[in-house]
Amino acid sequence: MPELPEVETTRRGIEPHVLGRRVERLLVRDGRLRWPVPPELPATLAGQTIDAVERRGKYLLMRTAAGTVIVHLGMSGSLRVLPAETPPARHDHVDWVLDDGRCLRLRDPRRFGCVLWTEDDPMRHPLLADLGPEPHGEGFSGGYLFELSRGRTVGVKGFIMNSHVVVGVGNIYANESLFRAGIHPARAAGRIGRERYDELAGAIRDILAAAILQGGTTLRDFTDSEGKPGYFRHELQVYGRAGEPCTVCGAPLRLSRQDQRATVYCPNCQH
DNA sequence: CAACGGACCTGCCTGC
DNA sequence: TGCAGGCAGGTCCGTT
Repeated sequence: MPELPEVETTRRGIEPHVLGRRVERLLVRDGRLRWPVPPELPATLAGQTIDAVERRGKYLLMRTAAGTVIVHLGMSGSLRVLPAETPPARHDHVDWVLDDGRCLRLRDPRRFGCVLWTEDDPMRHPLLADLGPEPHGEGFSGGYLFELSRGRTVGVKGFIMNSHVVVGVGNIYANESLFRAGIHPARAAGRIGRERYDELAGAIRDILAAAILQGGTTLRDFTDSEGKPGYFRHELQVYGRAGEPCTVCGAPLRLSRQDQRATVYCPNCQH
């Protein structure tokens, strides 16, 4: 489900409710996520105070004095802050029971997400250590994409969706960014010039920023930490619009599959 | 190394 | 109505 804007929306939503709160206990109803929730985590986390809620790519980091909880929402995960006594629904797998009578609750029907723990610098964790730059960070630019892509034959859509290249760009925003930049999604990454990568980097930054402002994109079931949907869906130019007219030239948008993912583009505007 | 396909899991929608 | 098949916002891992 969530790409960078949805994860950032979640982070901003939970931060004011969990920052400075003590975790009275961690309630794991079903620890069978992508990787098992560490069995010792409830004992380790009990009594710890959440000192920071950060995001790296699509990972959320909750820092305590003892270590850091690493959360990924996978395709279907969401976090909400609720009164601790709220009865759990199906797929509500983990609760962080807080010291103010509320809890942070992870719901993840497909269980592609994870809840992990590290006592070291979380940026050194194997899942985080090799991630590419943040789209809004220092290291990301057209020049960076241009240099890294030399000699690569993979389609540019797969290239920008690779978290080792740049974090946070999932299927929706990859489609949208390529449309904005006028680049055909199947074009080999290594055969795109510097100026077009400047366009693409700018499109990625602008679209992700706009989506964050709108609270993310709700297609089916994404909600923020208070249960509200994101409104960027109304701004989507191509994703989910196959067969409908291009908003620029009116040609019917085309649907294809690339890397087993739905890919929508304008055959007239994107080359 | 880079590229590709499969794997993980559930829910929802379509079509027979 | 039931059921099979395909699809979904992610990404790691094993194989070429």
